[in-house]
Amino acid sequence: MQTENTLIQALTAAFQAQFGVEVAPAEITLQPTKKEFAGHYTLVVFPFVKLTKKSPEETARLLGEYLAQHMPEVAGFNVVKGFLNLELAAQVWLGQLAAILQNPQFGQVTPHGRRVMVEYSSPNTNKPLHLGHLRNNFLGFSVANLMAANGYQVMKTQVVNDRGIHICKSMLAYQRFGQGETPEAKDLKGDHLVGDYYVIFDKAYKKEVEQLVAEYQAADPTADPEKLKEKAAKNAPLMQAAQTMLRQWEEGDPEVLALWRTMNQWVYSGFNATYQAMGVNFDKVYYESETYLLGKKIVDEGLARGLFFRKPDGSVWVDLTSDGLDQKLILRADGTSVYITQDFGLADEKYADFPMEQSVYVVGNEQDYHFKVLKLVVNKLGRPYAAGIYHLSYGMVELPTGRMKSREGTVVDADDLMAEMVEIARQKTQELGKIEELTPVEAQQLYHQLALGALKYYLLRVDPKKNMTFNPEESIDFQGDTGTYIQYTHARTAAIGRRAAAEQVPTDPSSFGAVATLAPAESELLQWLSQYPKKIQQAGSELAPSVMASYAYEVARAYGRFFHDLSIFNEPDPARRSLRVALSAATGQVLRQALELLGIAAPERM
RNA sequence: GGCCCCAUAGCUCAACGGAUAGAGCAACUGCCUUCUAAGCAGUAGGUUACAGGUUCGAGUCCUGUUGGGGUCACCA
Repeated sequence: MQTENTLIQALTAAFQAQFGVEVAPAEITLQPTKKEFAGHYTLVVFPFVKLTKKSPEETARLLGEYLAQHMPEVAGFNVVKGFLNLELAAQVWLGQLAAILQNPQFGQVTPHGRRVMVEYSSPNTNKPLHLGHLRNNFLGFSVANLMAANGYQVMKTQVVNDRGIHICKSMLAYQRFGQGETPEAKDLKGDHLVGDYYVIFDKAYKKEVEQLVAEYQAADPTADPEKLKEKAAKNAPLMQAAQTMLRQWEEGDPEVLALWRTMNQWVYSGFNATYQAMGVNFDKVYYESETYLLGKKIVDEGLARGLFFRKPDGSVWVDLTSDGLDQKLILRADGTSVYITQDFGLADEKYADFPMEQSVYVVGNEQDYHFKVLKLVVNKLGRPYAAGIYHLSYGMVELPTGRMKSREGTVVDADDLMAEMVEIARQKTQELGKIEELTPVEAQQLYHQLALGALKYYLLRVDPKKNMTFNPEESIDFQGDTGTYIQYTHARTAAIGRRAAAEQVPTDPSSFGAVATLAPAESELLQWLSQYPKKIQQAGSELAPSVMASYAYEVARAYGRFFHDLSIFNEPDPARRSLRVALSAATGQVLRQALELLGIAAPERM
């Protein structure tokens, strides 16, 4: 990137010298030259021909000539139509290589103290995590890493949705049918146990509703079936009982609270195991049971300031029609707060805990509207954090048959999926038989790293905005454009490093400084490596792990060609041998860090 | 119905407004007595949903149409 800036500076001088025109550095962007053309960096001159008053070819030629004459870094240039392709001297690339190796933090932005909070995961405590949560967690964790690499002080949080009618449903089913079961006794993860009772509730409840509908229908055969169903859904004894339980919970009924604590504890220990397997973590956890009342103060504030209004039934609303949205309920007629009200309160709470410039919410795109409202309202309330709110909205993970539905049992469970992937990684690794020297514990760790690497990359390489399809029939690949491939490439660089250390090949810059020309595979690899700082910045500003994923893949490909085309230890020239070992080391360094930003482990051998 | 998102090779996905739209998978073909073949190289596969427009230049921006998804709950 340093080189790029130097070139841009030189280009402004070239515009001045050749055409007498001022062009600001910000207006000049260089792009890597496409493979099919000679050169390393390309300037598109079309935007400047109005200023230079020459043809695109002439403009490019004059700029190229100036650079070639005045810049020792520029070894040559060629012009194709309006494209000026610049070729850099070998010394520039060798300098880049030295810079990478001498700086273990290469590419990272020095800390500047600005703060960002990243909220992700945010599960309900009534069922285990599924594939959608995996996408969420991997995204959130990676975004947090990317922000840290961009110099931010990062606070990772999750908001646990631990109260509400859904929890009461599980509790009720357990109370009725549980017979004192525990996760330990049943040898089942707590979150799965509680989830099972949620399903049991749902089944029993459905049966009740059907029965009621039949009764209603018998009593009044002419009634609208839809209306009857609605009525039955409300009146079913199980639903009534769940509502009652929710009220008891809010009133602090000791028995209900005790059951609630016990079952939530089961869920948390289950979640913790899942988070550990996923390799994600949090700096602070917010529990909705502790924050859900906070929003009420804000309701009062909004009413006092005339931003909200009260309807005759006592409910409180905010009118957003002038912003192109609807009227939105803020407080129920019975005085209880709704989802968004809790989020107002929580937003204040978060800012009080950690005054941040940016606040990223990693939440599915079905809540786009919710976050639009949230941001709008806190902005109207004049909150300092309002402008920094960013909803990182991601699409659903769908099955070939459509959306996952817990009611239909088509949910892909996170624990199951990870376990399956580990098993496939184990089989595959043992078939290849390259890791005999690993202990059983190390081998098991490797299978896990490979499984999670494949899974994470699979979910992160896609643009978050888009819905994606997951086909359980076809297992996630370990070949081609995959996390495995990048891990494999890293392991290869590590193997080179081990042998180089054994043979005591020097790799300090002076050992390869005498190399005068670079092979294409060498300079192409170096060019990719030198892009790393720019990619970190891009991925950070776009909050896009996919940028880092495809970058890592490109580096791995460039190394694959390099590794295949050129021999390292059979190279007779010691300087060139050192260069290639150094290139391997630099590649390993960049890949390891890029993978780390994605939350993917980089094994030393596989 | 209003609003939001999406549509690119058989499949899964890429492509700061820039050159002949790229990868992987699947199919076919080569390459392991030499550093990790989970690799490398090649063949084949495209009217970028459709119609207009803006621009020196459009998969990308604008308008419309079609198709898919989401959302518009006193659920969270």
